[in-house]
Amino acid sequence: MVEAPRNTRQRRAVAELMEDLDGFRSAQQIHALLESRDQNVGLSTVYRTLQALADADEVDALRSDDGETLYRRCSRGHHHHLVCRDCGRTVEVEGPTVERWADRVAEENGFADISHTLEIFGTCASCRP
Amino acid sequence: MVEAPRNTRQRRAVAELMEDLDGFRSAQQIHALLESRDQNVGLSTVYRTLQALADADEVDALRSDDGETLYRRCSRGHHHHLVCRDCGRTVEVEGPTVERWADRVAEENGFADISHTLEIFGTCASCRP
DNA sequence: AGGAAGAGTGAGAACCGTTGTCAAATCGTG
DNA sequence: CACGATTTGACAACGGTTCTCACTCTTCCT
Repeated sequence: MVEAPRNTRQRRAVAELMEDLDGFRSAQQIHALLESRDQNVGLSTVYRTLQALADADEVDALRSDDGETLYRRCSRGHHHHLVCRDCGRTVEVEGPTVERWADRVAEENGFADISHTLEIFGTCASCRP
Repeated sequence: MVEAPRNTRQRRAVAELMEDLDGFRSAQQIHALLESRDQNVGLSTVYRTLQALADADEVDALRSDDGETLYRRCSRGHHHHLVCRDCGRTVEVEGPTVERWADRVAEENGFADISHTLEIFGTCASCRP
């Protein structure tokens, strides 16, 4: 049995903020957003808390093209993302076909302990002329 | 018309090394490998050369989970990778099914100008106990 | 409630991959 | 060969992230 994390003002602030956001944000953006809500939380703590939330599968983390880690509250379970590259709006998608394909390809080549990353980027309807 | 790059010892050394490797390597690993071949090339130059090769589509670049950019000589054309997370050995794979799935999902959600990233990580047969 | 134990916090330093700087070396053309 | 433009490389700078450690706060026990 793992130790439950303590219920601190900082963790509450981060978790509540994540509830209110609906796109991927960097740790630094989240830190800044907390300040603008007069909920000051140290940058280290923001990083630690987001990692903890990601470990607990309460947020998803993905790496942007320029190397930042982005976080977003997401539904549980394995899924992928369709992300608008203009406004950041994100749709969660599932692809059982893809999962099966990935497993089969890996197995055919003698690979085990498979994981995969799959993200789709595009321009959403409201960001198009 | 773009200016052709000069034919320097350093560029030749990097290009030749990439020919001999068959997995994704970080810029720093490539720099170290060059030293072990007595082909000293400055680290800045390694970075610059790899970026140039990637821009020219002569190598593929992808970001590892821990944020490093990894490079590998690859065949042209759209494909994905099955990468061993221990030894870096890489198999190029194609997934017409996945391509179609991604396009359909994007279209259903009103997204256009689609691109996607898909990499599969696992442990290859020879890296398993 | 009071208090001890120890998890959590945060300011700043450290870290690490990567990019920028600029004087010196090199390429290749005239 | 000589010249000008490109390239190189030692080193500094940068940016995101992690570490450190003294101090704070939660929690649990009585």
